[in-house]
Amino acid sequence: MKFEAVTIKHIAQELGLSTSTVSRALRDSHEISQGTKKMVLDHAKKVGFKPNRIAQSLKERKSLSIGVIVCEIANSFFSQVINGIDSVAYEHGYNVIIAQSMESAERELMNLEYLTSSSIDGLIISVSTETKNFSYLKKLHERGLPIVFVDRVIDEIETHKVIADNYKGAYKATKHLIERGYKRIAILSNNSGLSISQERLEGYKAALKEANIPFRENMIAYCDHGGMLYSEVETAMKMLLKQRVKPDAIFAGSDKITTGCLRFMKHKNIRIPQDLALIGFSNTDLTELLNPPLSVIKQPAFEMGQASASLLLSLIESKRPQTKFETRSQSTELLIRKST
Amino acid sequence: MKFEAVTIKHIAQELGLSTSTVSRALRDSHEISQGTKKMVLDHAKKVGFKPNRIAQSLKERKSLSIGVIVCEIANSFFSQVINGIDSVAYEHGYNVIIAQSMESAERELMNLEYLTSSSIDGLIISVSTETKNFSYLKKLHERGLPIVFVDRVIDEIETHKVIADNYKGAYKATKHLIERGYKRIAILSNNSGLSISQERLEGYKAALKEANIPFRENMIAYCDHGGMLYSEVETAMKMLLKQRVKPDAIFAGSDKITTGCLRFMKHKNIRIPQDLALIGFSNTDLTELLNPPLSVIKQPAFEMGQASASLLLSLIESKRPQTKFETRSQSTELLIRKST
DNA sequence: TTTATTTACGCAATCGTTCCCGAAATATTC
DNA sequence: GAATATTTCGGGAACGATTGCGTAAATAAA
Repeated sequence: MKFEAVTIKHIAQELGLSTSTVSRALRDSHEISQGTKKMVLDHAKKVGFKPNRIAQSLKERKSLSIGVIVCEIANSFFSQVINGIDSVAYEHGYNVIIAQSMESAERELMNLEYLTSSSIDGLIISVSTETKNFSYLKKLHERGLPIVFVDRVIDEIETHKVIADNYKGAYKATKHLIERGYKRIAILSNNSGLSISQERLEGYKAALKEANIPFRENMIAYCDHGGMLYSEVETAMKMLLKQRVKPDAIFAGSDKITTGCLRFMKHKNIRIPQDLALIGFSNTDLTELLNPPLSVIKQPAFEMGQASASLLLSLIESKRPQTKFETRSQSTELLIRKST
Repeated sequence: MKFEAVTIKHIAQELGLSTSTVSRALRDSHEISQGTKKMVLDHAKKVGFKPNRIAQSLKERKSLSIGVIVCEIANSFFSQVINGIDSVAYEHGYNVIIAQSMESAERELMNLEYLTSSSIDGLIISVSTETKNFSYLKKLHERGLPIVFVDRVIDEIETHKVIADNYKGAYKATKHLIERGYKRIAILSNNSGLSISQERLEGYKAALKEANIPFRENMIAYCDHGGMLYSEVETAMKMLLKQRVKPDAIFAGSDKITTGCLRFMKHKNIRIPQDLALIGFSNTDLTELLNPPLSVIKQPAFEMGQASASLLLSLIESKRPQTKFETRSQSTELLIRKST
């Protein structure tokens, strides 16, 4: 099935001009007379000429499209981030090509190879929980591919980064729990290798320290796939609850972990917050409708997407190689409801 | 910023061959000797050669990318659909370019123009609630652009369509309400122009008729933007509740309407299901964690995405223009919980 | 040994645009 | 009126990969 498009060559032929003249007229070059310009423009509109972006891309050596790799589209946080990316990309005439790693380093690598072979002009990535080896990413970056990290960043690669203020968010959440009188606050963290996990853990520790509550190693459990599998939340929770000193509050480190945790507690008929309080990072807009309405730390996902896209575009469109990079940290919002 | 890629020309030069030989060797042509093939392949691997997809696209006159237009990415149903599309597209080496209409016909048209000018090979679209005029879409289709409709279809355009069994889903939900003893079942529908709304309304009516319950016009209210704005759910609900014979159950016609409705009932302290029962189409995985756990009709969103992508690819890759089109109707799932 | 056939490769055109040159045609200057 | 400058346009070479066609050399058949 094809779909014959009208090209510059057709216009040139029908108007008795050369392709170069038509091209220049369409691009409003100063070296074309007003009369010819008008003639070309009118004719182009009449026949519905649309420049072939592929040919333009080949000629200009850029594809006007950016790649996005996230762990999962169907995750409220990331779908909001994508929404933000989309909004600024479209404004600038860029396509957004999305790929999902599903928290697998292998799939992430495949996506990376795939996207780069699709000639993307730049990449926005939130690395998978499994990603330990980022040499391929680093090589791409060194070869000149503009990259912006969002949410889950890699320190070893120097480029723009957009994150939520994870430290402060975790700090605020933990402090809130402490203020509510909880003493044995457990943290259900995402994969320990992730930047966000480390930052959130630090915020958690800082709040504890400030309240003179000792940090206990047995009050921390990890969900290596960010709660993508319910089973990992389940085993982590079981582990936490079989301690001799049981936690009286849970601080969950990601969207899926938070809801997974809630799911677990419902299954086990654990009363919230009487038996166990729950707060966590989450971006679903359903939290106030849950049972109980969940206290959460909400990240400015849409804005983070916008920020990463505009940073990426500035990287792509800058003439000279950039050396000054910024890390944009956007503040989180603590929403206190009934679960704490 | 650029990013120098190694081309066939480089390989040819370094190996003292012509570009045609290299190209043929890479494509495993029979007219290249084993020795040369091996030499080229080895060298290509060594220098990390990746064919330039843009050049290939220009030559082959296809972009290996498909466009997707949905109302909103950050909607659980559509994000799952996209997930499904993504999974089969990637398997076949196609890029997926996503655009959001935000339920605006104007934005939908812009996206349409944008995507077609990006030379997509095909389109998967779920039309916006506002879309009344689909002449542009029709023109594209007539000019040969392969199109597949998903979820929200347009009868006037003959092509493959993938839908959920909306009639049966609505029928099952309504019947379930009737069996539970509800008599005055209201329907909170999506925009009346949408195919899904009409199908669901029919299913609702059929169940009523079967139970000899008369259909009343005042038991139906519309949310013209599918519940994207909470305010429209609010006014629709208020309208329903100020009838002299108030409804005792609500059947909601979309994801956002369902949760919007729940939100409204919570705000108004309406007890569910004692004062008013609630069931609706929804695809969030949080429904069982809501208060109360929501009875829902769930659509096979991921599978619908997969089906539409494979139908589209068959359209794209078929040599001759297709004339036989199918409408795939996938069955919904009724999940009964506490809200009914 | 001569002719026919195969094998293995290069040349050049092509996809649709853009842009560097050069060259008429017209305008300006002395 | 000759020399120079300006305006306006066409020719043609890219961009990177693919492919029809042509043709040496190598092999097979006569």
